[in-house]
Amino acid sequence: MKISMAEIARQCGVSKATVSRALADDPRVKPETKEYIKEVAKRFNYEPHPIASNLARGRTKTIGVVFPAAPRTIADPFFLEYLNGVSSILFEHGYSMLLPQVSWGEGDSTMSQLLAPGRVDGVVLTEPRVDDGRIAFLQKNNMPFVFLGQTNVPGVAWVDGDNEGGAYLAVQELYRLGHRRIAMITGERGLIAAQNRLRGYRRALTELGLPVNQDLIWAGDFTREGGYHTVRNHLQGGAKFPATAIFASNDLMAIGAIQALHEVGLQVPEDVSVIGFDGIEVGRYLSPPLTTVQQPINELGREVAAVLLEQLEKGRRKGVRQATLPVQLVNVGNTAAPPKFS
Amino acid sequence: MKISMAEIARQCGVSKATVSRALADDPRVKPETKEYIKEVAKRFNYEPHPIASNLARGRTKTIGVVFPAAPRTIADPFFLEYLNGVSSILFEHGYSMLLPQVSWGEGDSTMSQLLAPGRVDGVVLTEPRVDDGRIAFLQKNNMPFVFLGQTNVPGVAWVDGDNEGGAYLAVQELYRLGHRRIAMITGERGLIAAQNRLRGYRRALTELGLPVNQDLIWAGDFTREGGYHTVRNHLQGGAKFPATAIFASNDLMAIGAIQALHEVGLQVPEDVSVIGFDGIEVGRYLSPPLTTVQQPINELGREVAAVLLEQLEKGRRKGVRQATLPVQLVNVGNTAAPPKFS
DNA sequence: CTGAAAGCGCTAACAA
DNA sequence: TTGTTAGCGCTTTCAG
Repeated sequence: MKISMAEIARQCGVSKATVSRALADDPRVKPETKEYIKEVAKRFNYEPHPIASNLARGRTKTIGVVFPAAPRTIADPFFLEYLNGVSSILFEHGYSMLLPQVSWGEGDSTMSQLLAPGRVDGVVLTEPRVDDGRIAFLQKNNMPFVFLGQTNVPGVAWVDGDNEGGAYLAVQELYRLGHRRIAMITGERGLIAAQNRLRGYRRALTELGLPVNQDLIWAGDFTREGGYHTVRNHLQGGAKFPATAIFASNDLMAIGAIQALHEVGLQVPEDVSVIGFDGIEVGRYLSPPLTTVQQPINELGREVAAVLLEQLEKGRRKGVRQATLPVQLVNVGNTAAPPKFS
Repeated sequence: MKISMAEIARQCGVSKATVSRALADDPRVKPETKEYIKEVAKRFNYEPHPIASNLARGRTKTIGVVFPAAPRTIADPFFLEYLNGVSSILFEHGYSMLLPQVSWGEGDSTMSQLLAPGRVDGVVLTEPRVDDGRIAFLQKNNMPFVFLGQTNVPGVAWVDGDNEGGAYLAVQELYRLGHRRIAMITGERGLIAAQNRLRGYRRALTELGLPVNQDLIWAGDFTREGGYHTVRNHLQGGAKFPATAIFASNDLMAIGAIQALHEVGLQVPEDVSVIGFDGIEVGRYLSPPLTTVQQPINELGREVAAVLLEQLEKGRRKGVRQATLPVQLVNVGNTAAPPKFS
């Protein structure tokens, strides 16, 4: 096997303890001794065995990253950009990521199975639901965690984009362009983010003096397929499309919606305007680029990781923090005045 | 802390060893005893501490997954779909994934730092280069590994799509449509996959009796930005665009190329045809959908993982396997006859 | 400033 | 079939 600390200790004529301290830069080791030990370690190309080290101090230097549940996948563009942010901060601090196979809904076991005993020091979760059962579970196990997404349970750390404000912005913009029949495709029911975006939509309509028409609130699930099918359903039967604009709760659904519109010969934005939410990179590849409410996705990931590390380092419950990051409307590819105005 | 094996042992009135065996379904434990121990463990909600277990047996049940080097990122769509495949197989077999912060080129240290001492049981790598230094490094450390992508070092396990064949297909198709000036955007120099795709391009041209024109071979780097800039460069100065069709070595570059063409008012496929490579999901979101050489991306990931696990289970060097998976041309959104033919 | 010794929680000979 | 005894490789009191 590899060389061990005991071996280094013998080479240096000191005890394992001293080697351990020297390598950890413990100030209680005489500088020269420390110098010497480090040099020998380098010469032997020695590095402490992390598993053993972690076992001894009861930590792992690993963070579990839970990804969105079906029907979303790990390959969801939003999740990936976010993951990028999370990983960069984690790695800067010497942590690794563990991506467990967790599908919520199969009972706590799935989660405990991978996260419970000494696998990870903390957990990063996404998409809190209303009264999310995972919260109690993690708290019970005394496991530090942070959500990407506002929770409705107090005392929980989370980081989120301004969902309500973003939706509000989007509707305002569509109104400004002259739209009066603005449909909304919602996110998966039960997710707090979906609810907040819906709230923003409602509030904007109300403030603008428009009726909140249930027939224009369409159920989606945050997937492209969901956006596609929802719009297809409302295109059935040859009736006139009931809206001049669509606000989709995320970009993937906006993309699906646009596909569905194209398939029946409706042009975007000439016939129907579409605004998404998130600002995933893929949206910029489209022609025209997707109009969307841009979240600072990468930054959200970095912030989530930072908040978790704060908890780990400043000792539990000390750094429990909540943060809402601003969003903004970008691009103008898929919006225009409604047909009757042009 | 959590309950330990010693505790369970005491509760059952047996030794830790027996508990350990019972939980591992060792046949040398009397059925009733085993039954009883398992029951008690369940009652106490006990699960063995994996770190300790791993330390004791000198393994980790974790696989390191190295992702592509800069300028590609962990959020590269191809990589993520592939990762999805890898993870599904790994998890089925009880392994976790460790995504280390490795950037090749900073010396072996970056890699050894995270993979060397008891961190992982095996490693999955992507994008082998010509004479990839990582191979010798891993072999020296006696670490099982598999590459996503053919290597030019014999005796190394790898799984790959048919790069040369796919490129060949793409060029054939463009020729069939009437194109004679077919440009190619290459992948990052030094990557074997990039070379093989280039070889397929060359072979197709040669067999078709077309000259291999160096001016039509443009250097790319597998990123969208790379594809974009390469095409922009060839659009400088108002001269006529030198090709009627572009074969991009991957989809991301194809997407970038299309953007660049659009920016100067060239239509795809009316003015220029474009074919990509990979078949990432994002390509299907475009309108029209990206024409591409479809690789079985998810399957590649599953296969890579399977090959590695074979090595781990059948004992080293026993299951070293190499596999090339078939690819196929899909979609027809971005190809058409060249302008002069229509 | 340094060393001895006791674990961290589990596994694996080796005995019994 | 079960228990005893050493570790796995490192950290960390507690003495000195």
